[in-house]
Amino acid sequence: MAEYADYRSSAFSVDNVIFGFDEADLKVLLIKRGAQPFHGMWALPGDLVHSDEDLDVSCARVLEELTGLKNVYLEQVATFGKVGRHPMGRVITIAYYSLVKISDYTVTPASFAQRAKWHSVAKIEDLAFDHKEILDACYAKLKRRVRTQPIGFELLPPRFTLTEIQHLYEAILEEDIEKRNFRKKILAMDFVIDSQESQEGVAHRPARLYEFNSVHYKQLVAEGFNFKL
Amino acid sequence: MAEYADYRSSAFSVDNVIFGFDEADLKVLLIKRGAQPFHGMWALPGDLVHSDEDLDVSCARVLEELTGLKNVYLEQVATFGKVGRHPMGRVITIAYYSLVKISDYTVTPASFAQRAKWHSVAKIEDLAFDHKEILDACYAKLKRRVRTQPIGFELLPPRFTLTEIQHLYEAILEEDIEKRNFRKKILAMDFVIDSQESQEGVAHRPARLYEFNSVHYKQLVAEGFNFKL
DNA sequence: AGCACTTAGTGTCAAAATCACACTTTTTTG
DNA sequence: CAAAAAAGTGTGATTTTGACACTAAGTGCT
Repeated sequence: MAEYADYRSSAFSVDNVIFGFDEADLKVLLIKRGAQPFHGMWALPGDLVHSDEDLDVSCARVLEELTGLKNVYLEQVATFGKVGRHPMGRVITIAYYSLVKISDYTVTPASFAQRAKWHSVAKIEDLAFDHKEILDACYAKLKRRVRTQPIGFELLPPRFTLTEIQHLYEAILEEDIEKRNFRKKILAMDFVIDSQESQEGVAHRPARLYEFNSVHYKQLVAEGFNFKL
Repeated sequence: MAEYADYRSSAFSVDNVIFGFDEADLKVLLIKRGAQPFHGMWALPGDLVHSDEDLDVSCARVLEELTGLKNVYLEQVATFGKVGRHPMGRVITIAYYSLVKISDYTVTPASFAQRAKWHSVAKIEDLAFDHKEILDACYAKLKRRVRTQPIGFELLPPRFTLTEIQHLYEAILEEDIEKRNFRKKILAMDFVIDSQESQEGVAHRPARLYEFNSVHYKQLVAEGFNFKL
């Protein structure tokens, strides 16, 4: 390893853009920094990667320590490595986003989790380090992904109405979608199963509840399909 | 930096998948390794990132040292960081691909450039380290990109015929394209300008030569358009 | 000069996907 | 039982895609 000696004063971290959806808005889980630099500012949850740890494992660990959640949808987006991006030295960071069902989330006992809070993506102005740039990149990737792969279901409870999916897509894409055409497309893809049950306790015609058809989904992914919303 | 002490026995590198097109095949520029590990095997050109160097600068440097080319289309694809991926220690690598006009390439005097050679992408079987996996990821991304952004022009000479673009797309996508429909689409996008000149010295009807309309392209990219081949 | 050959480039039409909008249905609430 | 509210459906005009046959413009051979 002698040839690597010059490069040892560097480190790498992961940062995780954790998306959630609360029936109206697309949210991101941020942590208020308790130390310098950027003390008091909101930042993405992240950590240095342990030397014996794969990158995605590291990212899943950050997520689990913060939220207690395991087996969450996780996707690497990009690596940010500008020389001056970290005031304490050369630190490059590998950015991931993950999709969680916000209803599953409860504050864990970990001390830093007390400082975590969901923020509406649309309203976030600036963040510590280059985290706003990282958030923007992850959000852009999510927007693209959601049009070509049915990952939106990761953000919804196990049962949902078609209107709920539509609102989710509208929140992510920041545009209105025509109801009739949206329903035709969603149903035509066969990713949802009619649960044969309906909503209860709503002051209007109750909507049919659907479930995500993960068997059919996995089969199609394996064949290399095209979702195209 | 005290808190980072444990993580210093690690390094990061860039690896560059350099694509070129030679009027029939999609190619990649590989280097035959002259040292252990993987001595004698083909590998992607890459290097450790200097401590005062941005990631994309590092990648452009690797490319220039090898080919002499500057201002080349470059895109970050993903970061590979499995614990055991490098036999000499923990090295994560940021993978990029770049697109070069193969006719511009001439072997540079740099010693390692003597060991470089273009290989048909379709025929590559295995490479040093996890480079085959990296190549596959970059090629997959190129395939996706080429359908949504007119980056194919980066691989062609300044003037080209419509048939040449079609062959390029067929090589990248590994599928036949119907001539009539391809032409309608390409022309409808307005990314090419009719140069008013034609091929010469071919034993058949000479084809019209076109040029890439980079002004119109940049304008549309700025507006956030959709190419969709 | 004329005909065969080769690739460039065009016309056209059926089928499928997209889009827009109005309509009907089922429930609760007052 | 009527009004409100959201669920859910029918339909047709428009656009896009896809397939295929055709015409055009050169070279080269006889």
